Amino acid sequence: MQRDKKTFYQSATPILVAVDCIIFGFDNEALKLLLFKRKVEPFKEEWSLIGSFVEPDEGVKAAAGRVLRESTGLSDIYMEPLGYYGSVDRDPGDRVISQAHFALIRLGEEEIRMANTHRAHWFGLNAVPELILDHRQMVEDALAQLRRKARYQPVGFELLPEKFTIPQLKKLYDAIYQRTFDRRNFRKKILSMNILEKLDEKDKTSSRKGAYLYRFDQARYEEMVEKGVDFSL
Amino acid sequence: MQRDKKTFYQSATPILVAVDCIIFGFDNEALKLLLFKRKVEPFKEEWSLIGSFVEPDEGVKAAAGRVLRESTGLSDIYMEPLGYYGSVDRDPGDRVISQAHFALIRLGEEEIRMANTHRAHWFGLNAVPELILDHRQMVEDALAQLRRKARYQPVGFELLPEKFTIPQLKKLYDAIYQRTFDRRNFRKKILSMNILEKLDEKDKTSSRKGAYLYRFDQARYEEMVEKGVDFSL
DNA sequence: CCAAAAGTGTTATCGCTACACCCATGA
DNA sequence: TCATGGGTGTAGCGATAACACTTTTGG
Repeated sequence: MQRDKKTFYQSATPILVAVDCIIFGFDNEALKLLLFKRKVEPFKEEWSLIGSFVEPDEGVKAAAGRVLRESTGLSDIYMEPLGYYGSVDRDPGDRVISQAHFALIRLGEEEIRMANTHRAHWFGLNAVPELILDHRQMVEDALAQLRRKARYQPVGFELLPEKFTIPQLKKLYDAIYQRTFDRRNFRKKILSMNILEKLDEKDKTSSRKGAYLYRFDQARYEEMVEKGVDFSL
Repeated sequence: MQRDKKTFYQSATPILVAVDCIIFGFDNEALKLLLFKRKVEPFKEEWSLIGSFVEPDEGVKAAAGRVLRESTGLSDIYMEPLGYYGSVDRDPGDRVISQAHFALIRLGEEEIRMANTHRAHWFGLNAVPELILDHRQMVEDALAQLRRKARYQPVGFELLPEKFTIPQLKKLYDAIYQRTFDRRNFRKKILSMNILEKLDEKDKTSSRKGAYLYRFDQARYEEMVEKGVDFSL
């Protein structure tokens, strides 16, 4: 499919391009990072982010989507590009330019069990093992971006199930920013944004009284963005 | 140099990788964008961002630096990665993944004249001509990033000469955000950040009274970042 | 002496922070 | 009935926004 295009750019040299995914999850307590035992040399059997080379007839974004699908079994995961890692010597296996992406996953019991079967494991952020190449750097950059991003966009919701409680959401933000927000102020701020829809159900798994479940209101959020919202906590 | 590494990743297919630069400048009135008449087919002679292929023994960032140097003659330009543009069919000349970067330049008379000689031209943001490929999209994304970034980092200073006045700085922010900030509040906010060093000189080019010149205090800014600053206007 | 831009101060309002009490419920 | 987490209200403070007057100086 590419062949008939090769009339231009003859003098340029192609380079291997990979996508790597920093996959975060939240288990109601802490942020987790999904890592894999690498299957190929060099660094076979060491802990690594999941990645793949970009195919010639595949968009970069599509490649990242494919990697996520293949590694988690899930197909509509929130994902966004993080940046390139492009030094000449970053991979001793060859000159490879990596496009890092970060992804956010709603963690249920199944996801955790599933992952732990195939050479994959969810690590708490304070227990991340040594990683190959510049993957440690990628993880740090992804975390920084998640924090930055969560300030002005409701990305956090991607880490929660469809229905969630305010205390649950607060715990997530506590985990992301490694601090403890004030219950009352957090609630006030979040509700004042008008992007949550209160449901009639309660979740009683974590208290006798039960907490109301909410749903993220995508439509209302888009409206807000139009008008220019400030989303900082 | 690469040959002896090629023991791994045999099955992967290399792809052409380019860097493209969105170069902004400020002429004390409006934000300008530097564009070039393309020298190669396809789309020869059409307006385009400046770019180049990444060489096999060259880091991606280095490639962007080289492009900036070659196209402007300047070597320490502020530049940061914007993102990749990686769809399969974005360039009819071949499958090319582009790494977009945006750069900020201090515009003096010379820069403007210089540019206008070699097939290059500074365009006002409202007068940008039709661009090849997805370059229009890149420009829009870069502008969005500039606005986002200028909120929490003093990136605007890169667009001004070393010594500048507060009214000048305000004009720049007016241009970036396409609105008119209040003179007094702007001054108060900027000065309260403590990142400007007041000089004894005045600039009299734009008023009889003259405005004090200031210098950006990099060191003090770094301190602020440590403590976690809010930089929003 | 006047036009034109630079510089300064005050007030009202809004949003954030800190903080204490009541509520619902299962054991 | 009590322990536990969920839900609500308020007062103080700091930051922002709106706004008007004085200063300087070349012509």
